Amino acid sequence: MYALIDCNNFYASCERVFRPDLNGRPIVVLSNNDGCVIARSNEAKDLGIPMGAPAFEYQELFDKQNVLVFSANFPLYGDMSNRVMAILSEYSPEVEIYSIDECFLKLDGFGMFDLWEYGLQMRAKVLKSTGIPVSVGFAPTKALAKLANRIAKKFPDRTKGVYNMATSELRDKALKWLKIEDVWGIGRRHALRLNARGVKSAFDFTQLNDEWIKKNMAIVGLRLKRDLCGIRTLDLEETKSKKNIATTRSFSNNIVDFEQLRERVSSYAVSCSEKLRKQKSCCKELSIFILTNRHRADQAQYSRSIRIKLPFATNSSIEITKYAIVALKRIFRSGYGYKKAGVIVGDFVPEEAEQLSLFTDKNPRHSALMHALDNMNKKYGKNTVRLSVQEKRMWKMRQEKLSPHYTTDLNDIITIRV
DNA sequence: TCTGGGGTCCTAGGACCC
DNA sequence: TCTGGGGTCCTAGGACCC
Repeated sequence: MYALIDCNNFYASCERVFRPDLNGRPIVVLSNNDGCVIARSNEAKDLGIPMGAPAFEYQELFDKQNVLVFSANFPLYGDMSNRVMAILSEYSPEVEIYSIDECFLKLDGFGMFDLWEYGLQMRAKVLKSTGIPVSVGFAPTKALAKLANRIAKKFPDRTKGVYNMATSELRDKALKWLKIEDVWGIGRRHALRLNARGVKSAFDFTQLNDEWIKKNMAIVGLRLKRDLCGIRTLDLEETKSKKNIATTRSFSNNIVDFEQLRERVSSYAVSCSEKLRKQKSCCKELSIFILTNRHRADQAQYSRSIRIKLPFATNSSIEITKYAIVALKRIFRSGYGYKKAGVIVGDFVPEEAEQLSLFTDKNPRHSALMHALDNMNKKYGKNTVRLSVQEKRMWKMRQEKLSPHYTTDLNDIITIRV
């Protein structure tokens, strides 16, 4: 069996942990730049605020309904996630942390356990230790565990937040209940195509013939079908080392100017380099992309990306920025208003396994320099020391409703009046 | 006026090689 | 008039996830 444990309305719940006065009130959390809604409390969902809603379109509703709005506070959510995952990892030796708010447990050899009771224990422990409510679903495969979790979340009164899909009768009943567009792995495009073919439920999907699925949804669709039929196909992913690291941002205004775009891209390259050094890796390739505002049909559109191989593995901000600018020059076209850009590094090798190369101009002194730079920025604050090609004044994200970093910054720890 | 960021995997088509 | 087969690498894009 597998379990899927999922934090309810995770970001909204994190905000609530330190603000119990917000219980029962509608809360939304916004993306970077306070752009769109990325998390909602149940009360906010009941007001009809959809996931991904642009904040400016819903401002009026927020005001009228007294919706509490928060800017995304990722240091807080990341820290709370670590706490939740640490607790859940005690419930099975085989764990896959699937996302910031979800994890799979593999429960082979748990046949003697009353899983529903086991789930209730997890739930209670996480709630008591962190203040975060979770839902738990048990089933024979991962795709079905996702479904079981959905049932637990949808019917909290009947399930107490824990559902065990123990028999094939329960499985078929659940598959018939689940709408095709809500199946894990079926996105908007496939849902449309399937609906047009009369496939309305997950059960209908499991009745399709393999050839059609292979042709229209490739191998991914076939795997999903098997998993939904109860045949173990998707297994726990190994504790995955990342294959890519990205820093990408939308700009609040269009950028026309090459120099301005270069400043931004340089900052993103430096940020990727810092992330690389943090996980003690070097990269051997680098991609960058730039694109115009796709929401503006009246403006000329252009989007392009490029990937380049580096002559040696590196995590030096100086080297990575240098190549990012080389790449940018190759895809930049003047005459467009750019809205977004990003740097992605990949093809990693461990820092200590760096290949020494005779014929490249890798500077061996960079690693000491980067070390010093990281230390200064750690001590005196982010971006205290930076490359001259980066922005003169760091461009600030819009974060008008940011909550304190309750658990990751000593200055933000809550005070309790006695 | 304002519309996120960070990931994964898969496939198609062109260039190029032998 | 008729014009191969098999492979790799790269770019771009599609589709999905949270």
